[in-house]
Amino acid sequence: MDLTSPKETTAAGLAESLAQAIHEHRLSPGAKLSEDEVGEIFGVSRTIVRAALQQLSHERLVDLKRNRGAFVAQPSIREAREVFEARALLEPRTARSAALRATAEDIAALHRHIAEEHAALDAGKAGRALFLSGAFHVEIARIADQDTIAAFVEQLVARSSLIIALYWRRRQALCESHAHHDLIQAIAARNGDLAEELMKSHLLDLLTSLDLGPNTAVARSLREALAG
Amino acid sequence: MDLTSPKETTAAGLAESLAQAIHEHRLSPGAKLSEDEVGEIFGVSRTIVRAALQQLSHERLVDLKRNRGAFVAQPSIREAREVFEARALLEPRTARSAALRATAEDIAALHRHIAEEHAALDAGKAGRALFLSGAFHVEIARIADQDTIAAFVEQLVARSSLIIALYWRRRQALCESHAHHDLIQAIAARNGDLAEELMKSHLLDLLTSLDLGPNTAVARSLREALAG
DNA sequence: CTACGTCGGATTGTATACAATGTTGCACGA
DNA sequence: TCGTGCAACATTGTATACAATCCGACGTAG
Repeated sequence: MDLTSPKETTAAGLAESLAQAIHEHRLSPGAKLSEDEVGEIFGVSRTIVRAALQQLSHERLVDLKRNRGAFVAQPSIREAREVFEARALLEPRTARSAALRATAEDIAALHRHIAEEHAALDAGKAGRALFLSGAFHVEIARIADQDTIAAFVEQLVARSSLIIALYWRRRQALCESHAHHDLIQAIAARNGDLAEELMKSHLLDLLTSLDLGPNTAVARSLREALAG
Repeated sequence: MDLTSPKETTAAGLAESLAQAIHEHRLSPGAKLSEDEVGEIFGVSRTIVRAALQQLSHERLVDLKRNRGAFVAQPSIREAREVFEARALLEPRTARSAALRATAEDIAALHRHIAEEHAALDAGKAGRALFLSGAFHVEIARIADQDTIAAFVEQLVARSSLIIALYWRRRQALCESHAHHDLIQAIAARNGDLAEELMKSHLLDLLTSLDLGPNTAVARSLREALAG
């Protein structure tokens, strides 16, 4: 799999490039994406930029406000909960399927993902590590041979990255390095029950490590209301 | 809820209008959607049409082939299975949540859906009945207060309509009038277990009433290969 | 000093013109 | 007669020009 930057002269490539930047926290929630500015940076016309922004809008990564422009999305607390609800429905059962279908090559690919993630962390590139951590989840759906679910998971993972940017509680705690390793072992052992259970608790851990309590909820929603 | 035709001068409205036509089987899988033609019909420029077609492409309702144009999607057998796999993961648990949260008004809305569906059937508008039948599923996700999942279900239901158009086995069998009625009763009784179980078996019934066997699979995939 | 209305700049929404690509039909040759 | 190559046509891809809308600054009145 090629994890380098995509070619950015086409609408889809530009969208992927922007999505990656958002996913890696190089673009913060609420950041404005001016059509002229983006177009000049990538050397393409506004037509291409608009198509890319529309695509990202469908993926809920950018918020398209009529006559006002495109902004990196700021998921609400409610939306954050919904995203993890959806992930909790999709991913555990999919991990079970992956465990039952994984080939040796699949497991090797998962190990490569982890290695890349650790390398990025050691290099101080936390954003890239987060992106690779998300790609791990998508890869599991691909191993399960479920492209439709994989597409959903890909979107939910990207949105989760925005949620983490907004509501992550403890910054020093590294992003669960154990969970993915345990998951690989369960999958390699073809243990569907364990893989499903591990994925479920992994997602629950992720959710509970977020600051979605009612107190901060009102505070943030107030800020959102004032910020318009 | 307003189930009439949306305004078709904006990209989103046009996309919804086209999606409804696809969902109601007024546009068949494989039909070409020429930009000029669609634009002339709705009295808008190609710019708007292109945006609408892009949106439908993201929802997997149209297939956008570069330099060749937009065509109503023709889901493969594999994709058909994947769509129902995803629905099986999302909808039963969501039906349970809906049963636990439904208000009297929600249940009344569901009854109105059924009534409209029967009225459409009696009027001989089978396509519209199918559309309303799908809207019933989306409504359940809305009652469960899960907009994110509802958006996924909406897409999956629309794709299911294409799958039905391609692979429906017995034409005379009416689209499961009992299942939805039983579901309402379970939801009205706040019986989450029953609602989840009914939804699961309802989806299974739907899947098994399709012609996705390996025999027809090769035949259809051959036709697809030849049709390019 | 504050509140309101108006004007100017900037940004997006839409339409259209031009370029690039794919298709189709015909002519030519084997 | 069948297959191939070319050429004209039709359709989509992209860029740009113009229109519509929004935001902010300035000035004035209370």
